[in-house]
Amino acid sequence: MDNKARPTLQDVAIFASVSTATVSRALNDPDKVGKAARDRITLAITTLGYTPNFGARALATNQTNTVGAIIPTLSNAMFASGVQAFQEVLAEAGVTLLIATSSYDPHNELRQIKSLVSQGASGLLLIGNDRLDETRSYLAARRTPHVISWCYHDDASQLCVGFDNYAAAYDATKRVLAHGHNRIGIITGDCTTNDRARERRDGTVAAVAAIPEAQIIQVIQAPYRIDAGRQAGDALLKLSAPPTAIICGNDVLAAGAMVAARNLKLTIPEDVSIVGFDDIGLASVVTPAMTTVRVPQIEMGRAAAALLLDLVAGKPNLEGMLLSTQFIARGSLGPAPKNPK
Amino acid sequence: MDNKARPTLQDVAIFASVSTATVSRALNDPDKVGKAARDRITLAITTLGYTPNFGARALATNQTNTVGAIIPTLSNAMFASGVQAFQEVLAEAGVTLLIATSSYDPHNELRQIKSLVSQGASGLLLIGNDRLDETRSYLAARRTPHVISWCYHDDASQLCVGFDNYAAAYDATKRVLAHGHNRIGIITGDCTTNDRARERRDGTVAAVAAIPEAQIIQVIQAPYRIDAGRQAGDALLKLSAPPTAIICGNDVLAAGAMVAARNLKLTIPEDVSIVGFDDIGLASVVTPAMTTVRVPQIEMGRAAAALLLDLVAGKPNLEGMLLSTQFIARGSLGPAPKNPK
DNA sequence: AATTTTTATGTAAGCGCTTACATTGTGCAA
DNA sequence: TTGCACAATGTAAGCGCTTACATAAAAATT
Repeated sequence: MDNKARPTLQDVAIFASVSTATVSRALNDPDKVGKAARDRITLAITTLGYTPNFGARALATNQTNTVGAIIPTLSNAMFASGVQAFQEVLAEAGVTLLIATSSYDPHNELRQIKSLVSQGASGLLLIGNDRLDETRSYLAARRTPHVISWCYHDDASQLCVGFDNYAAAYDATKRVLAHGHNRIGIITGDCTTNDRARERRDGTVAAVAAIPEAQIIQVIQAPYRIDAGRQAGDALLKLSAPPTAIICGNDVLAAGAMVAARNLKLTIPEDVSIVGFDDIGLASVVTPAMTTVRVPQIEMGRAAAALLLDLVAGKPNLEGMLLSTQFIARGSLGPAPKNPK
Repeated sequence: MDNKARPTLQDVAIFASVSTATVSRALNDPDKVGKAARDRITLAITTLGYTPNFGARALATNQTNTVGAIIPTLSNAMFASGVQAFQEVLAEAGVTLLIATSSYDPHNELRQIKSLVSQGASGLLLIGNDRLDETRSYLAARRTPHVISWCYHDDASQLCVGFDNYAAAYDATKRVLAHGHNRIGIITGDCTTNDRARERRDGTVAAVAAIPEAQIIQVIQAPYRIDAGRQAGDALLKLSAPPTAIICGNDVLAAGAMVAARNLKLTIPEDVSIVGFDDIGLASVVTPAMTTVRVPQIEMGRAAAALLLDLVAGKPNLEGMLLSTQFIARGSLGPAPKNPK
C-alpha cells in the first residue's frame, strides 16, 4: 500500500504468479483461464486495487467503447434530459459517454470535437446543423461516425434523429392564429449559430405571413434565460400597441414572458396569450399552465444512442429518424382579447 | 484520403520528412523545432487531419489532463448548472471533464468511478457523502484525488466544497414556524442513499421538534419528480387534518405540491404554505413565486473545480469550503391560516 | 499404452506517443 | 583556421495492455 504508482497488469501478474497474458485473459475472457489462477488473480486485483489503464487498452485493441456528445449547454433541461436518456442506452451497451459543452459557439464545438476524438470517442452526438465548414471537413476526413440530433434534415450525407423545428413552429403558430390572434410578438433565441432557433422563428414568421390579417409586431432575440425572456416580454408588452400573443423560442423564454406579464398586472390568457416550445417540466407547473410544443426528448436521446451505436458498429443502410412533436394546449393560450389594451 | 485508419504521428512525420520525435516536439514545445520543419509539420497535420491519440499520449506521459464528475442525474437543473460551472473552470485550465451519472445508486457510482479512473480521470468530483465502504477504500487505496460537493462535513479525510443541508433546512423551517405554522408536512426525497435529502429532512424535523406546539403531521418520501411531488402533496392535503405548511426536499417536489394544492382548489399561501429547496429557475416562475433556500450552485461548481485542480496538482494544505445558503422568502409562504380546513 | 485433442499458460511483438541520449550542423570566440 | 557552445534533429527505449503463436499439461480417443 506504500507504492504511489497505480498498480499495473504486471503487478497483478506477479502477485498472482502468472503471466500478464493470463491476467489479461482473466479480465477479458474469464473462461479461458483456470479456476485456481482466476481466483488468485481476482484476489490480487482487489488487494492491489487494480484498475485497467484505459489508454493502454485502447492502444492495444484499437477500440475505445466510448462515444462523445457535444451539446450547447447542460443548463437547459431539454438537453440535460435528452443526454440523460442517451447515456442510459449507451450504458446498457457498455459504452462510456464523454460529454462536453460548446456554449453555442461553433469554434468551441470544433475544439471539443477534437478533444473528444483524441480522447477516444469513436462516435459523436452533435446538436443541430449549424457548424463550421472546418468542422464538417474534419469529420468527413476522419470518417468520424456521428449523428445529428434536435433537428431533422433529409440530407443523405448526415444522419439525423430529430424533429422538424420549422414545421412544429409553423403548426403551433397556426393554432395560435386560429384563436383569433392577429398581433403576434416573437421572442426567439439567438439565431446566429443556432439553426433550431432560426427554424422555429422562421416557422412562426411564415405561418403569420400566411394569414393576411395577422402581423408580427416585433421579433426580439434573447438568450435562453428566464430573465432575458422577462425583459423581452416586458418590452413587447409595454408597446403602445402590444401583441395579443407572444410566441417564444422555448419554454424558458416563455416562462420569462409570463413573469413579465404578471409584473405588468396582465392576465394570461385574457390579456395576452403566451406560447413556449419544448415542454420541459416547468411548463406544466406555471400558472396558468403553459401551452407549448412537446419535443420527444427522451425518445430522441434513446433513438440517437441506438443509431450511433449501430453506426459505430459499422452496420449498413442506416437511416435517420424523424420524430413527431405535439402541440400541447394549456391555459396560457386563449382567444384573442376583443379590446386589446 | 483513402486510408481508413486514423493518421498517426508516424504518418505526419513521414509526410513532413522528419522524425516522429520532431513532430512530437512541434506539438508539445514548438520552440524546440526549426521554423521550416514546423511549417511542414503543420501542413502535414492539417492535410492528413491528424489528431493525437490520447491513450498513447497518456501512456507515454503518465498524465491525462482529465478529471471526472459523477453526479446523480443530469435531469435535475441543480446539478446540471453546477456541473456546467465546474466544467467552465476546468476548460479554462485546459482540462477535460468526463461526466457520468449514478442515478442515486451507490453501486452505480462505484462502477462509474472505476470507469472514469480507468478512462484517465486523475481527479474526481463526487456528490454527497453516502457511498459504499468499498468505494471509500478504492479511493483511498489508489489515492485518487477527489472533492465532495453539495454537502459539507468537517472531516479531515475529505475535502468538501458545499453547504450545510441540515442547518439550511433547520433555518428555513424555523422561519416557517415563525409564521405561526404548527402543523407541518414534509415531502422529502429518497433518503436511503442520499445524505443531502436525509439532512434536509432531519433539519426540518429537528426545528419542528424544538417548538413544543408544532408537530409534524406526516413525512412522505418521493423521488425528485414533479409528478411524485404532486402525488405526495395531494396525499398530505387530503388528510382530514392537513398540514398548514409543507416543507419539501427540493423545488421540484415543491412545485409538484403546488400543483396538488391548485388542483384541490386551495390557495397558496392562504390555505397552505409551501417551501422548496435549491432555488432553481422554476422557483421564481411559479405562481405564487416559491419560497425556497438558495444554494450557490455556480459558485460551488467553480470552487470545487478550483480545489480539485489544486488537489490534482499536488498543492499542499488545501482546505474545503463551506458555502452559505440563503433563505428566499417569496409568495408561497404566508401566515398560518386561522381556521385550517 | 500411444496418439490426438483440448485446455491452460507463457513469450514476445506491437499499439502511438514521449523523451533521454546521441548525433549533426551552425555561428562565434579564440 | 580551430574549437566550442548551442540549436536542430534523429534514435530508440519504454508506457500498460492485448493477442498471435508456441508450449506444456491434462483429457479424450483409439
